[in-house]
Amino acid sequence: MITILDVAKEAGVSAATVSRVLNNKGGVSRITVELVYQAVDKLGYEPNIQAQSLRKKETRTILVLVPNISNPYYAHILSGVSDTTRALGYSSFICNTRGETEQEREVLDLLAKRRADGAILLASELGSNWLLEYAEKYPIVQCSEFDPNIPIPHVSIDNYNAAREAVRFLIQLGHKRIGTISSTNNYLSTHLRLKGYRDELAEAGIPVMEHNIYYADRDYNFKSGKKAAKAVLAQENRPTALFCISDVLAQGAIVGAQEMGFDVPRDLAIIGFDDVEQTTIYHPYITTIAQPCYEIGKKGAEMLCQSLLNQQDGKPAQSTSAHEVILPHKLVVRESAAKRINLLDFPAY
Amino acid sequence: MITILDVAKEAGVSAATVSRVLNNKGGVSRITVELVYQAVDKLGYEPNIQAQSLRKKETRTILVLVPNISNPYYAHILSGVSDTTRALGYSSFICNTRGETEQEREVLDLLAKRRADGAILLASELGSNWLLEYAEKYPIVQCSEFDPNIPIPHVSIDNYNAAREAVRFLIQLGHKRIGTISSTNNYLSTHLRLKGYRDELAEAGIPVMEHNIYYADRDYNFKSGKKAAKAVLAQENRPTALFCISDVLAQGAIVGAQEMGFDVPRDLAIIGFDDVEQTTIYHPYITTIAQPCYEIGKKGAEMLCQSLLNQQDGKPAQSTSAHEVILPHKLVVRESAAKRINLLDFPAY
DNA sequence: TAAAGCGATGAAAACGTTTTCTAATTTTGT
DNA sequence: ACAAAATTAGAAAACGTTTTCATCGCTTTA
Repeated sequence: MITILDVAKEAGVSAATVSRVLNNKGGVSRITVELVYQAVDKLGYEPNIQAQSLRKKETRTILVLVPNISNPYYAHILSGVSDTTRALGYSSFICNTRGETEQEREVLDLLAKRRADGAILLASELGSNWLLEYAEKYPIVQCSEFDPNIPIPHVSIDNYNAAREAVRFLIQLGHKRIGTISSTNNYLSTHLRLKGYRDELAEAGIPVMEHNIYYADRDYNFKSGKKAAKAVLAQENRPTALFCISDVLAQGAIVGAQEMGFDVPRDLAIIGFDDVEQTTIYHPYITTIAQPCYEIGKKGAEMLCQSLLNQQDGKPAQSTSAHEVILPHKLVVRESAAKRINLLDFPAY
Repeated sequence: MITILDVAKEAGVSAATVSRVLNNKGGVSRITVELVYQAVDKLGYEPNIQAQSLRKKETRTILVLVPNISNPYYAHILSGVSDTTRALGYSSFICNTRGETEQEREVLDLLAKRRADGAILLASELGSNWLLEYAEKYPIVQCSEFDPNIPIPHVSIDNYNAAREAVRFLIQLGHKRIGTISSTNNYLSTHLRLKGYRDELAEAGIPVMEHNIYYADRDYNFKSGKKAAKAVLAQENRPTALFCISDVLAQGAIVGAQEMGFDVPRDLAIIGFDDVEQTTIYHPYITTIAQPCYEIGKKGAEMLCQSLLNQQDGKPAQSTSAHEVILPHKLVVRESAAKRINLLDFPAY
């Protein structure tokens, strides 16, 4: 292995000078700089990052914890994160934690072990107070999911109002019996979307029917949506519209409804959430609330790197000062729920 | 920060002894071991990984280069890789390279900078001889894609025979005019699948019609498949079956065919490749060649870690000895191409 | 003309481990 | 009871950097 001493010897200078040149510290004469670069090129020297980190007390690496790397929603956020950290001079160490607290802790312990300078968490359930232990000591940012009772900086969307908008849209379409497919998971977003659903109905003077609320498994998938729709639609007073808390659930619900002989959106309007792939494959294309995934990741990375840079400059860390960023969502109307359906088609009206 | 010296002082021993205890080196009395552990617990000591790596000259980390983390095919291989490295005591540093050579090199340079001990590449195009530069110096394993002319250990499936099987199945179904949707990308798998298609037709005495071969863009998607199907089916002597080199292309082809008024599989049989999600959402469920993605990743990780462990024990590195592992694929017959279609329905017969 | 200032450089310390070498003590064998 | 061997543990070197401090030779200033 070529070390800085080999380079120093080749260039006829000291290691200190080589280091100064390579780190653009200045205070080195033009001619020496040239000599050093020549030696570096000639020997093909690459600095040892371990040694650098050890001495500089920083790794320029951040941890990214993602519960499920195969989920395209997370994958998009991940893209935003890794592009941005790269641009800011940091590497991102992506860790697939499967949502298991044990693995999450194990990864976060890498902060204490000094393998990384900070961490971005892509999802953590409500009530994970243990996170604070880490956030108090190290810079941490949460993307998309967070716990409002735990003061950790985060970036997300306004899930509550997004849900209200979605439901409002269904109401404006003329629907009165509106169901929802939620989940038993413990994410804040899930709770807020359900609350938004309830509140919007209430405000419109429509009573909330508990039998129109279906709770899919924690780790729901396409099949969960299908099952949910079949359960909800089999009821006497079946809903004419369904607000699903994710696109996969919506996709499943559409297929489930179709298999029962319903036409979407004529017999049943369906609206999803996320707008991440697979919404425009088969007709009806899915009407949904679009989240700015890439930007969520980007913003999160910016916040974290900013805080690291400040800390480095000796400024206050303010890691736990609960900085909150809310990015705009957007209702995108496609086919699974859209205007101009003729409600007279429904015998109930 | 708590260092090993703090622990040593607390336990009333030397740093060397603490190190010995923590690394299970033996040669330390029962009582001292106990003292050390107590001190570690009391102070909450976590060893500094940078310092360890620097001294031990190993990082216990491997690089994983993936061109597109959002692609579920890669995501599954990734799962296999990261589960396995974890089990073997290594961390995996996942890097999204977007398939850009420049980024790939930048990441692989981390090997020279000693941030990682080896690398797994999930895809690299044919003719990337520059890779050998790295493979000669560091342990590298390729998963799924590789270049047969470059002696780097790899794990893959038998793409050639898998393609032949797929086409043979279509022939057995009675099809004579069989097209394929390939791609202009430069992956070995793409070439082999096309060659398998040609050879199987030839062996069956069916002339290969060049106008029945469609080349989708390098980074094809669902829409490419749709476009491809529409182009191929618009021809005079349209094929009655289509072999697609991936499931997304097959999915697109199905929708394209349907939009043109064809029924799949009655009017057109379609077979895909990979069997990774989205093959069983809408009917017709997609008939495809299933790849053991998770196992590919697992095997690749095992090979790499094994080679690292050997190297560590001073055994020959044999990094470039072109170890090759071929895992079994499987034809899974679903609906988009299946027996018992009545060929008399086709006016051409 | 001496003092001060400045630019360029090197020696050495520091970062936090692991490992080698050596020494002290205990155990074992005869 | 004594030499040899084994066990336990510490001091110090090593890993490859960066950074502090000191030095040296110049130029500038009064």
